[in-house]
Amino acid sequence: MSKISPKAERRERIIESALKIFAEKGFQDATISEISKAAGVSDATVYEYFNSKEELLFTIPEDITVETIRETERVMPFLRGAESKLRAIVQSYVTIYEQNPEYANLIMLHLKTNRNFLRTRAFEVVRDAARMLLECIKEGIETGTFRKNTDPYLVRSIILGTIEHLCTRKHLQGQPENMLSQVDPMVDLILSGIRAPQEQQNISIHLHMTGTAKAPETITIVPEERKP
Amino acid sequence: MSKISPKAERRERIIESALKIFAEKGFQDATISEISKAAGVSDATVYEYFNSKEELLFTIPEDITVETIRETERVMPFLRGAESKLRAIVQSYVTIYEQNPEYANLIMLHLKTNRNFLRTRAFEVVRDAARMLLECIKEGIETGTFRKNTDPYLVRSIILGTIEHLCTRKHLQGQPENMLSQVDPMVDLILSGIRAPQEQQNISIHLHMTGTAKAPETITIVPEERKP
DNA sequence: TGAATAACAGAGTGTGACTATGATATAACC
DNA sequence: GGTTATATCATAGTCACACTCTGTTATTCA
Repeated sequence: MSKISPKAERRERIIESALKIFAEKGFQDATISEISKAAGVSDATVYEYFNSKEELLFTIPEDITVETIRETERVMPFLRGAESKLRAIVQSYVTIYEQNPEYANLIMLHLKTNRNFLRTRAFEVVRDAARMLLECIKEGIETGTFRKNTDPYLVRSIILGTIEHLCTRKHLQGQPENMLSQVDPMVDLILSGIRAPQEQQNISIHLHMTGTAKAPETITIVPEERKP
Repeated sequence: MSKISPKAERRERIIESALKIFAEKGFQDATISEISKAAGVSDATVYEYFNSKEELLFTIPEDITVETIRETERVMPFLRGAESKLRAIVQSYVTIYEQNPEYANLIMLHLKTNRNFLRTRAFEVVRDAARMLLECIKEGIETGTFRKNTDPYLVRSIILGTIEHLCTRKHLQGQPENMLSQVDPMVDLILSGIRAPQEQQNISIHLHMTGTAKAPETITIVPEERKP
C-alpha cells in the first residue's frame, strides 16, 4: 500500500516540470507543450489535471509552502521570547528561498504581484505565515521586549519587504550570493530598532574613593531623563 | 515656437493611454488595440513609435523617473547630515508613488520583476536613485552618525524592500491607505537600528552628598564595558 | 501649391492557449 | 482472465492577439 497512485504521481510530474520551466523561462514565455513534453505526457493530459496554465502555476507552490509553515510551527514551542521566535521565523523564510531557488523565483517574480494569486489556496497558507510573524511581534510588544509604540504591521512590512527585496535582487541580478548570511545582521538591525530601552541596571558604576577623608553617609544618584 | 511638435505630442498621448490601461488591466491583459483606440490613433501608428508592446511598457516610466530624481537631487544640497538626507530620499520615493498610483502600479507589479527591464534606459535612472541612497548611508557611516559596522547594502535593501512591500501591498490589497504616514515611523525605526551608540556625555549623574563628613579628594567613575 | 512625411484602414501571418473527438491503452473489479 | 470504466493520447480546429505589409489618404512644411 506504499505505492502512490499513478494518477497522483503523474500530476506530481507535471507540477515538477512546470516549476522547472516556469522558473527558467518565465510564466509568459513558457508553453504548455514544453511542460507536457518535459513531464512525458500529452498536452491534453495537462488540461485534464489543470483547467488553465495559470491554475497550474498557482498549484505549484501549495505543497512546499504548507510543509514550510508546518516545520516552522513545530519549532516555535521550543523557543522562548519574541526575539528568538522572530529570528527563527526570518531564518526559516530565508532558508526555504535559499534551498529552493526555483520556488523562490516563482514566488518573487510571478506570484507575489499577481492579483489572482490572492484568491488561491496557496496564498491562504502564505497569509498564515505572515500572521505568525505578526503575532510574534505583538507578543514582543505586550511582554515589554519591544517598544510600546511599535507598529507591528510596519515591522512586519519591513521584515517581509527586506526578504523579498533580497530574494528578487538575487534572482534578477545574482546578488547577494548567500542570503542566509544576511539574516543575523538584518534581524539585529531591526531588533535594535524596536527593542525597548534597556533598564538602567545594566550600567554599573564603580566609585573608587581615594584620599584620607571618610566616606559620606549617603550618596544619591539621579540619572538624567532619557530623551525619546 | 512654444508649440510642441505634433509627432512628440502623439507619442505622448500613446504613452499616457498605455500607462492608464496597463495599470488598469495589467500588461498581459491589455491589448494594443485598446491602447491605440484610447489614444485616438490606429494600431499601425503605435508600431511606428514603438517596436513592441514591451518596448512601449518600458518607455512609460522614463520621464517621470528622471524628473523625480532631479527633484530629489535639487533638494539634497539644502540638507545637513546623513539622517535628514536619508529621510528626504525615503519621503521623496514614497511621495512619487503616492501621487502617481498608476506609475507605482506599473513599477511594482510589472517592471520590478522583469528581466528585460534591467537593460532599459529607465532602469539606469532607477539605479542612479538607488546609488544616491547608498551614498547617503555610506556618508553616515563615515561621519560617525551610523555604526561603523553597518552594512550599507543591507540597509539599502531594507529601505527599498520596505517601500516596495508597502506599495505592492497597497496596490493589491488596498492597505495601507496612506503610505506617507508610514515614512517617519519607518525611518525612525531604521535610524535607531543603525545609529551609533550615544556618547556617555548625555548621561549625567548628580551626586548629592549628605552628611557631615568632608568630600573625598577624588572620585573615579568607571562605566562597565558595553556589550555589543 | 507641391513634395515629403506621417497616419491610416485593412488584410494577412504566426503563435500559443484552450477545446473537442474518437481511438487506444491502462486500471479495476468481478 | 475477461469485461467495464477510466485515463491518455494524437489530431484537428478555434480564437485572440502581437506584429507585418501595402497601398491610400491626410498633414506638415517650404
